[in-house]
Amino acid sequence: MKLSSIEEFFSHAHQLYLPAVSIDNVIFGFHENQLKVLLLQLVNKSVWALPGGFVGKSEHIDEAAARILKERTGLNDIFLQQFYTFGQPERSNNKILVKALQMLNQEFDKDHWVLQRFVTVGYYALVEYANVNPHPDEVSLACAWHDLDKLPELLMDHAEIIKKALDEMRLKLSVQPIGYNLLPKEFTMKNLQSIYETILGRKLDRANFNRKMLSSGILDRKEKHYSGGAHKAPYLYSFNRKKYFKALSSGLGRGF
Amino acid sequence: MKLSSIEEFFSHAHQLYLPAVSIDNVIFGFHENQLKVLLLQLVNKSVWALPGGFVGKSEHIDEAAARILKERTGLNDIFLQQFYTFGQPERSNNKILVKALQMLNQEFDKDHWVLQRFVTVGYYALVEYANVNPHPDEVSLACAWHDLDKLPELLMDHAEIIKKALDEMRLKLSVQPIGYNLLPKEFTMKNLQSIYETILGRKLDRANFNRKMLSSGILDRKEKHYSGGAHKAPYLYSFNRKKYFKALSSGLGRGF
DNA sequence: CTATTATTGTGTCATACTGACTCAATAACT
DNA sequence: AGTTATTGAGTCAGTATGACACAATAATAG
Repeated sequence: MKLSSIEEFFSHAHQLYLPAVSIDNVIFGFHENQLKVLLLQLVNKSVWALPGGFVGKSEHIDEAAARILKERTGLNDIFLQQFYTFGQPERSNNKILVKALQMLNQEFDKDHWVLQRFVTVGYYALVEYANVNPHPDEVSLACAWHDLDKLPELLMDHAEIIKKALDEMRLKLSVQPIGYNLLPKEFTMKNLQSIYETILGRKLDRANFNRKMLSSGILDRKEKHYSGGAHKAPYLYSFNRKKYFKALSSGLGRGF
Repeated sequence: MKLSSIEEFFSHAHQLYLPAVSIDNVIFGFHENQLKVLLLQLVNKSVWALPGGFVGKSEHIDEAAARILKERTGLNDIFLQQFYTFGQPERSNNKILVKALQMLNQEFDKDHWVLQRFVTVGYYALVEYANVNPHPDEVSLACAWHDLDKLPELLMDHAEIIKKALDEMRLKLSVQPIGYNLLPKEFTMKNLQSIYETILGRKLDRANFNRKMLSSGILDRKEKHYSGGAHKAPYLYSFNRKKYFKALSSGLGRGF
């Protein structure tokens, strides 16, 4: 059943979705060497929220997260990582949410299904900024990237969820390779280093970064060189798909 | 409200607990250098299950996990680590569970609240074997420790949950200290090494283990020596509470 | 066409950590 | 008093890491 209107969602949600369980996706993207996060603007205007959703009654929570990611960004086959589940009792049914829902539906019931307490499962994803065409869902005003250090006011505990996602991603960075969804097919070592520096929030030594990445074996060096910039032309690299995904599961070296 | 009977539980559970969300605790304990896991025997006899439970409508999921741990083991103030959330759609309402519930309650309804689909949040704990006095709850026949390599038939996806808990615990071992709940106040380096070897499932070099643990700074060496065994008397150590818990949050070295 | 300049690829070196091994000290037992 | 197994400490080669050096080079300026 396709929900084509807000009214239909409000009247049928309890039949289609699991109660008490929700998903929140923290979708990171890059732009101008800054880490961005995708947020939706509530109808109250001043408050933003993570792109989240509910779990179909016969749907795997991982599938629900992927579906929600696709609904918001149009992206498929992205590595979505479950990172934590948030279960404070007071995290739902707050004033801002109630206000937003009332603005969407005049006949909104204060005991409505969506205002019950939800435990939310957090997932994060890293996507290539250029590949994403953010479009808001039916219940939001806008969908836009925000700098991590200039976040707007956020709904409920969403600031905490973003912080935890970032912490977990930094931890995983030492074990898992990163960048597959963030870079074009061919890229320079400097591009890759920028991503690591942005995620980690600190500068890395260029020479040591080179050595480490090359020894990990997940990169293939091309014969071509990058041209266009001034100064010496760097090599171009691509990810070795096979080794990259092997490293995703079995782990890399000891990290940074 | 205290549920004093099975009938009360079946008739009031839906009023007291969140729907669709459950907790499963993987409680590891030591005995004779073997890692054990605490399991409950269903009334069907041949099948065992993790000590799990439900989340009170106004209860934090972490509190629910701690309450369930206490109900099963009598233990307080144990470091409980959330490690993963399991959300396959087919994980609930299986034949074995239905049978068990029917045996407990003749008038059991096939559409009962407890047979809805549940997403379960996994926690693990490490406890001192001797401190635990396992006692089964009202709906189980027995509560007992099982060797990890000789597990009985398990309910639903509980085997997968245990495997994931062990994997995550091994990963965390390189970042977090371990053993606080597993050893008496004073212990020998060999005691501690046994724990690491048991959890990791492989032997470690004695001299190198010594060096690493001492350099981490979380141990205080006592003047006393252990006496009782044959041969040279080893030093006794205790955990430095302050440094231990600091290391729990900020991390140790690079691990094993 | 040549010099300048910033960037890149590679090399070096001191330091720290790891795994494997050695060896003297020692406490209980014979 | 000698035997024996275990402990605490030390050595050493191999490896990874952080900091730095330097020549090669592609675009630009003159």
